[in-house]
Amino acid sequence: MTGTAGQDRAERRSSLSVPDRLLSVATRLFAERGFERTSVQELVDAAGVTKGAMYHYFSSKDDLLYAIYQRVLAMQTRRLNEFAQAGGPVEERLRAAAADVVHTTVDNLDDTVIFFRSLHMLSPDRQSAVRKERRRYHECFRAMIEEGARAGVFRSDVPADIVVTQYFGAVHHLGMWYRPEGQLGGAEIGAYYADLLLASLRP
Amino acid sequence: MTGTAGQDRAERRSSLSVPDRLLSVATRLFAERGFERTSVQELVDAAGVTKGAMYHYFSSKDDLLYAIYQRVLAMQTRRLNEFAQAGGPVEERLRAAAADVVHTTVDNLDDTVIFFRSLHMLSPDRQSAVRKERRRYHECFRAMIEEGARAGVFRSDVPADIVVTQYFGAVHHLGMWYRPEGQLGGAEIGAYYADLLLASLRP
DNA sequence: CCTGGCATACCGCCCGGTCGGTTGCCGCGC
DNA sequence: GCGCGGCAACCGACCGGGCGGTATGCCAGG
Repeated sequence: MTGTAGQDRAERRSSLSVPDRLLSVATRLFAERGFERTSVQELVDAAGVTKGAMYHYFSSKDDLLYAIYQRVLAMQTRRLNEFAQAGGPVEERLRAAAADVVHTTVDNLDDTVIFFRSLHMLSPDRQSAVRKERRRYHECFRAMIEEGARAGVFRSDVPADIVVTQYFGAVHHLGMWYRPEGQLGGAEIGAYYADLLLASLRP
Repeated sequence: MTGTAGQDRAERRSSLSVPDRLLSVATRLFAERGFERTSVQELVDAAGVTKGAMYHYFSSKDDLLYAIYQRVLAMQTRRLNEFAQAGGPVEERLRAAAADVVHTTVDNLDDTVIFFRSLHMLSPDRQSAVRKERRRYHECFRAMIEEGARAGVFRSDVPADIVVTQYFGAVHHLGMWYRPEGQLGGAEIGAYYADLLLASLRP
């Protein structure tokens, strides 16, 4: 019982560890108000800790932002690999992956909003690290489209790069207009988006 | 001869008026470094004027940003109206408008980058004003798609809203990856994008 | 006793914004 | 033609605040 008073404060509103709580709160606030509009003081107040705690785990505000990017990139990469390495015809693999990326984007809207709105707030080297990882992600998608084009199930008169950037542009933009209280859920929108993608690729 | 020194300073690097120079420089800097990372002092230094001059024409930094949005919105609306009110079959009108929006986006990349990255920096009422105007823009596009669906030249099993948001998401995202020094120009990308859009709409 | 895990008090910088002053120009009475 | 008044355009020193970041202390657990 010695730590009760301390735990009342440290664990209020959540059972997560301090760094995880900071990440969680920061994700919400950065998405709501923007990175620059959220002061470190507001952040730690909302997380129920102090600046000292934050700077104990993160070396700077920028470092905290980068941690969010790392978490998002890890999740995206893991997800895509599951779908790309599955079996079945390439058009079904592409459809499943395309629908899933919409679904997970909608399920983690705050992450997506931050990802594309605050990239330029990262230090230049971290910016390029994120872009590089993101590029690998696109390559995986492009490979599926080119595989389908060689197999003759997709058209080949449009560069696969164009198709990929167009599709992911649409996906990233979900954070600008999608609201959970709307009529369509993530699964429905994912199905529509994937269907439009496959339709545009018909030979 | 009394005014010579004054004009040397006032007109250096450009023949534009002071407010126009501020708008032009602000657009470039906000796109390069971001709105919050660009201080008013840097801005006026780059424009060759002083703070006093800026606050004479704009009531705040936010006001300057809003002026940029107004300029962009006016241009977009004017452009789209030209294409929507043209004659010819609906699929050709849609194709022309869809290709043009890509072309003009690429030609004004700085505007686009600011537009989707800094919306949350505007005051709430101005944010909703921009969103409202932008909504009217989307409606115009949606109307063409629904017209084509009624005429039977476009499929009707996907909501027109979904198609519009997907397409404009892709267009907005151009600012994240397009570089003028790349291989493809705005016209080529516009043609590809419009072609993919039309293909995805085939019944 | 010492180290990790915090809290607290504090710092210096620089930001957006202000305000009194100056300059140059234009209309006007004479 | 000329002095005068007035006003828009612009200057730049200055300000209060709040920002990101830090130095130090304290305390429980091993």
